[in-house]
Amino acid sequence: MAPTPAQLKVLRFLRDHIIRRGYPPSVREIQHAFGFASPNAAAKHLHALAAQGLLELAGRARGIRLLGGALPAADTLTLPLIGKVAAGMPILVEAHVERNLSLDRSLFKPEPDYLLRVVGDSMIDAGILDADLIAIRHTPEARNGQIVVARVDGAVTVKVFRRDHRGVHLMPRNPAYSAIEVDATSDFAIEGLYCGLVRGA
Amino acid sequence: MAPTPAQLKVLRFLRDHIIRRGYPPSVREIQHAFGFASPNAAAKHLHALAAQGLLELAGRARGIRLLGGALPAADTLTLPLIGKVAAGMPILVEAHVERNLSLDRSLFKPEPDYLLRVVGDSMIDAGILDADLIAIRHTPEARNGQIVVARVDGAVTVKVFRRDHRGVHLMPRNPAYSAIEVDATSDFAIEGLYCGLVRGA
DNA sequence: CGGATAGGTGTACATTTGTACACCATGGCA
DNA sequence: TGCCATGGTGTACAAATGTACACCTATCCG
Repeated sequence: MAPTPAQLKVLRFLRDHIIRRGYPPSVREIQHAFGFASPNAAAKHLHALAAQGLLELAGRARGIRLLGGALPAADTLTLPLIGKVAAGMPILVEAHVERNLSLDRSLFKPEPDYLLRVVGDSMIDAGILDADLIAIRHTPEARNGQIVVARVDGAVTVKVFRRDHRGVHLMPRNPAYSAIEVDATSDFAIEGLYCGLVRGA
Repeated sequence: MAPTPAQLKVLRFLRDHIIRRGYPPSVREIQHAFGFASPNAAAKHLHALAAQGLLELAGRARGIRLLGGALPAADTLTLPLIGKVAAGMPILVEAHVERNLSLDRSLFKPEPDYLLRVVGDSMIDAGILDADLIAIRHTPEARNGQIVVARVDGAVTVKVFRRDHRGVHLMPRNPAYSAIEVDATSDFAIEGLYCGLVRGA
């Protein structure tokens, strides 16, 4: 399913606009650039291009992101490295960002949203050591056996997730530690899913 | 008139957002990323940065354009991932390259030259598991206690390097394995130095 | 002391913006 | 002939968005 000539013209306009202005055009700006009488004409072209995987639409103002045969180095992720997380605050906040690291997009699956520095050796049998950086996908859902970042009573921890009829258990992978049992009185939330790790020597 | 630390943090956030999402953030997205209670706090930072010539504001939705020392590509290495190494051949040849991966330059120290896929679990107590990718600096020198990639009689192996008055010992980090003793009759060479590892989940 | 500057709160408002819905025209194709 | 994708018109609306105004706090400095 290749882009039609009309769609290609829109794609070139997008690339041009982003290079020259620094931000994507709005739907109506595309409309006027091409002389359309309706914003819908431009919107349809955008959605057609999105359906072909040539760009992503965020649904927000100017939420256009070119992919693949497009603008910048497309195959690297830029992930924020989260440092100390203040109790009660969501993890994904600029205030926590220590630095940003570039990593190949194809490295982790699913695609992670941030990196977290591991503290402690409770996951040592999973090959996750103290001071390792783990790549985390921000999501509140997990299946049994997956490694998750969870928040229990304000503290952030990395454990194997397990849920059964008695409740949620956060299992370490180190015989020296015991499981965290989450009961109804605990403030509990899954922060994200483990996608892989990076370790500098 | 140099940007203040707070303004620098905003600038880094902008650059990062543009790289990762493909379009600039809105004023309110900046506000929420930093935990401000008012969109005005973010807007003021933007206008302060604009007054310093570090960016341009178009007055439209996400109308932020970085100037000068802003957008450029992150500092990334492109490392070849070495697949199966044929006996007798040097590691660093084109024929062995499976693919190339981009990784942040600041991640590993010293700077590695290639990636190697680990086979086996002889280094499990060092947190190096089967199928991990390890970053290797190509060098023939090593000090005691360092993790090295070595070639013994044609076979490539990852072990802890130790040299004493009796000769060279290649120590596993797994009690189930025993050390490789290198004597004068062996064909032995240090291929490189372990710099870190990457693991996809 | 007094004043300027950086950084921030709180509220309000006119535009901008993405999208939804209904409808029309053309051309390829089975 | 009927069908469907492409490309387009016209209208409407809730949400997102930049900005203006008033006011607060702390720090630095002459």
